Amino acid sequence: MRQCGGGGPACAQPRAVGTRARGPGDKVDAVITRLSNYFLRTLREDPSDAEVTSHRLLVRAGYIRRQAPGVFAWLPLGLRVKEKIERIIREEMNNAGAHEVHFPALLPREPFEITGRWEEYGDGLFRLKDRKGSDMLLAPTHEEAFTLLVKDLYNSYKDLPLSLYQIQDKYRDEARPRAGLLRGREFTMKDAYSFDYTDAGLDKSYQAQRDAYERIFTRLGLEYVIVKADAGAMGGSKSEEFLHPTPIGEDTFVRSAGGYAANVEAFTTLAPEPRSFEGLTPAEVLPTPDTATIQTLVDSANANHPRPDGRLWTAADTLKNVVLALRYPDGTRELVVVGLPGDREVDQKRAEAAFAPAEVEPANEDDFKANPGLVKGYIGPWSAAGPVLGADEENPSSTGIRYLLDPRVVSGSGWITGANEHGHHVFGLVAGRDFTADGTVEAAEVLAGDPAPDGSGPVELARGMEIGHVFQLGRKYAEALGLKVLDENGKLVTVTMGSYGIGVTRILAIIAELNNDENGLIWPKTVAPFDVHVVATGRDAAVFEAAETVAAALEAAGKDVLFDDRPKVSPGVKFGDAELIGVPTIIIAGRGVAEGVVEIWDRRTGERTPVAISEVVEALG
RNA sequence: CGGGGCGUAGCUCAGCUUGGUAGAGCGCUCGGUUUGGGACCGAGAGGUCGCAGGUUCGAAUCCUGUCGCCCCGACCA
Repeated sequence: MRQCGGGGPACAQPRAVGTRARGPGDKVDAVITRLSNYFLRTLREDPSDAEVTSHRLLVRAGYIRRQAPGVFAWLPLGLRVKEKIERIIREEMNNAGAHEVHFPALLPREPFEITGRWEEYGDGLFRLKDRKGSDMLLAPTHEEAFTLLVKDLYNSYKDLPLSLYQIQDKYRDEARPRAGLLRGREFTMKDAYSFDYTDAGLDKSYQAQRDAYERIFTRLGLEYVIVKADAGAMGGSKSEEFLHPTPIGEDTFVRSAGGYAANVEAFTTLAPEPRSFEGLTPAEVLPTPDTATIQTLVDSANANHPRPDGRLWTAADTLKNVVLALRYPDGTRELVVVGLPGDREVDQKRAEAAFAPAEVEPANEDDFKANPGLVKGYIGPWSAAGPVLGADEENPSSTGIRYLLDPRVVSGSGWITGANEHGHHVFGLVAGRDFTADGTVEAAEVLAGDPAPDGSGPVELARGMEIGHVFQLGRKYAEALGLKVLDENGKLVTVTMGSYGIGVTRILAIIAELNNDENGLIWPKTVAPFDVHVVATGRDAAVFEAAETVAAALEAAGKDVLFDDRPKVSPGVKFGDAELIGVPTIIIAGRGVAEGVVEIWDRRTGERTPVAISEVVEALG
């Protein structure tokens, strides 16, 4: 930690605990939480609008209530779990040397205008006007706000490095919110930002956050995979996502046994070596009627134009040329043609990552009408009359459309591809000899078994849910907003930044998703709303007194206790509610009380153990 | 944005085809019985049937429009 001498803003200390005055675990007094007057209503039936398990159970057990699509109110039980998760995050952020702050969700347009995000965010941004007609927004993240805050207060390299964080609600107007808390329009996020004046410093800050994330997810008991992420769109240099592997995840990632892991958008193709043209036969145009699809082309080729070596043609021997339309943020539209092996489709997400910030859509009928040189179903870079796509200065192509190749289409590789003549393909067309391209592009889908780019073996595909993201932003925001400091030599240098996010409410939902059975939730001890749920059964006053004694003793021993003291509620209802709510340890006071005994019920295993009342505190450690 | 489904009591739903004074279970209130797995009896409170037009003597029900919600896809940290 830096020296803190003569006061000033640099000396703000991270707080040991959170900003909230009180949370679970803080022993301000020993008032027992009684279910008889707790704000809770459990539902006997599943809510009809909840599909996924976490959503269903969190609503049914009285943790959250829906307010609008993707927007939820937090009830006392839900708040307690949320605060437990936040506490773990706060502890690790503070350990990593980050200082907690808190920004408003409501922000002015101007800084977002300057960084370009007012436009780039598109419909995903919640925009509103104040009474004077000024544009405001509900922040989707806070890069601009943090950058400007630091610019306001700091101007020397001596103030750096600096890491700030907040735990705060974010707003994104999702096209389709779904799955309860898993994809909401309002969600709680821990977002942190680091400020350095050297690249080495950024690396260090980034690593500190990354390490903290590993500790956080480990403490939360969440399995995670750190994958390379696509950094291009945000203009940054390095980016990794923490994905929780789960079939319901919305991200597809790849990993190899040798340790490579990447989001599919960030996967890079291991290209084969270029080959010599020597010994290759000249290209030949052959009739291939009615072969507008790859499969019909392969069948036709095998039937009518078999390979000289006896092997059958496959889709991988064909070069498929896909016409895409790129739509740029400024409204311009450009056609490109992507050439890729015929056994692969264009992956739209990968294409968009490659062509960012443009959006990608398939070419439409009008595009083909405007470019008669592209013969639908028979598109190729070459024609008898000269290049159609991807020529050089000496040999301009007839269409002038940008032509980009999959990295597998290396120089010296031969292909069957469209001859730009209806009903005809050209066989043995060799890249580098017979046609050229304007470059390569990572737009083809990734298939299981593809080699990892680092040579660590074939990859498998898996689904994951993003729970954290660490990102070296570099100087993009500092540059745009003018965040500079004086360095050791008295020169103004632009600050380099990182941003680091964790989805708090999404994590809560994933934990719920992972920890339940047919009767309800089963919280891990680290995040459970209470440590112990004491149930008094029956109507015998002695039982209620004994239960209260146990509850008070546990409170005094530092446990968070929920006491089901509801009178005139049958044991079946109380047991059902206890299971639904999911506190990991339940204590049942009932007929054993006469012998001085209660039962400790493990929610997860279902095991019930009789324990003397006097030994309950000790038994629970 | 495309496809599908649904809007009736706090919750889950029936009634709509074939128009005739708005229902059930659960929950809630009161009284009583019951109390180790969502017990029961009796008495209650609670709904302009999403909204707006139209047809009709009469509309939850038929017609038109509209709004909203959920699911799948597209999209998306």
